Amino acid sequence: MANSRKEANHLRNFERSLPMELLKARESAMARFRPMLRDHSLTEQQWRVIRALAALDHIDASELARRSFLLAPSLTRILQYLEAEKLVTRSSDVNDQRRAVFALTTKGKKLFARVAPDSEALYIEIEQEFGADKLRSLYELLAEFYQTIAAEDETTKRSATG
Amino acid sequence: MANSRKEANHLRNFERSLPMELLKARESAMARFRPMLRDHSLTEQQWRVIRALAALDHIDASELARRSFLLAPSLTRILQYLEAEKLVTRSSDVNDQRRAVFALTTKGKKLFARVAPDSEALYIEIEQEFGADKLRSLYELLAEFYQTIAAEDETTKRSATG
DNA sequence: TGAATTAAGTTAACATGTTAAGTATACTTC
DNA sequence: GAAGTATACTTAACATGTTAACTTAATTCA
Repeated sequence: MANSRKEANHLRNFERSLPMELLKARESAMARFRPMLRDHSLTEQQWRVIRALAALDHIDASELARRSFLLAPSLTRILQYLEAEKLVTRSSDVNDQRRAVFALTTKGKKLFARVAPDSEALYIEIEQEFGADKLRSLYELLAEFYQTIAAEDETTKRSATG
Repeated sequence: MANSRKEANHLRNFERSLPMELLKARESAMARFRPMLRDHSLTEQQWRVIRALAALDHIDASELARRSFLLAPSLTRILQYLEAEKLVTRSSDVNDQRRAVFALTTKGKKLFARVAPDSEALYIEIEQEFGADKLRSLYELLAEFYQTIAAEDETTKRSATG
């Protein structure tokens, strides 16, 4: 009896996986942001890159990948597009010819200045609807989660060091 | 002074957007699941479809899309692949010829039976590392979040009704 | 210093995400 | 009961995700 009850729990968790719950939460937020970004002819990922560039002025691709949380192949394609649109310029690091360094053009900065307020407005809307306190709790739990899980993953991969 | 302090806060939130934090958390979990799924030659999304089919036996595409949280075009392609691999069969609803109904084949059920324990093992691992209590809190916050945000979105789109 | 190794990006190939348009079937309403 | 509308997919087109292979530049070390 206790056994069948346990198994029922098992199946419940099984159909509602954590990755999917995280995805649903993310999608409910993105459903707000996407139409706004679309009005500016930007994808979510293009906007993440522009936002990172707006914050740092000059960044190499590796740092850009970390800050925009994009894999290298995606970033390569996005930067090629942004270059073609003259939103971004590319140069190469004098001290390390392997590194590509990027910066926003004037056009890119203007675009950022137009999009940023719209983005902020939606952000504040969400904060008000969900509650600032809960939002902070969520941020904290998420940070704790990926610090724990990603870090443990590292440990698993290499075996712990002292 | 107070003004510049507020703006600093503003920018901090701006670079660490909620969608990206949700994505990071999700990725830290998926980094565990993906290699396991790869060993079974499955993508995350294919596994979500198979899992939904294992739970319900016969499902039409619409219900499958809801349960696997996939958009229709993605689901169409995935089902075509799963059919080609003979993991899934397609039939059409007698009462509504528009509807396509799917079910796991014996091969599909066997695959599910092989993958499920591996998936569960990883799930339990994560639960132990992060803590069952925190995990429950996270689930609750996520559910509250998307219920609030997705529901409000609906309201925004159509304007509230009595 | 020169071969081996590592690091930074890019390219390739295939799967999925996203929006819009298309097709066939069911439903509604006059 | 035929025109108009809505529903359930499917297709198309382009962007991104994911893994692996490739290219070039830096680093290591025998």
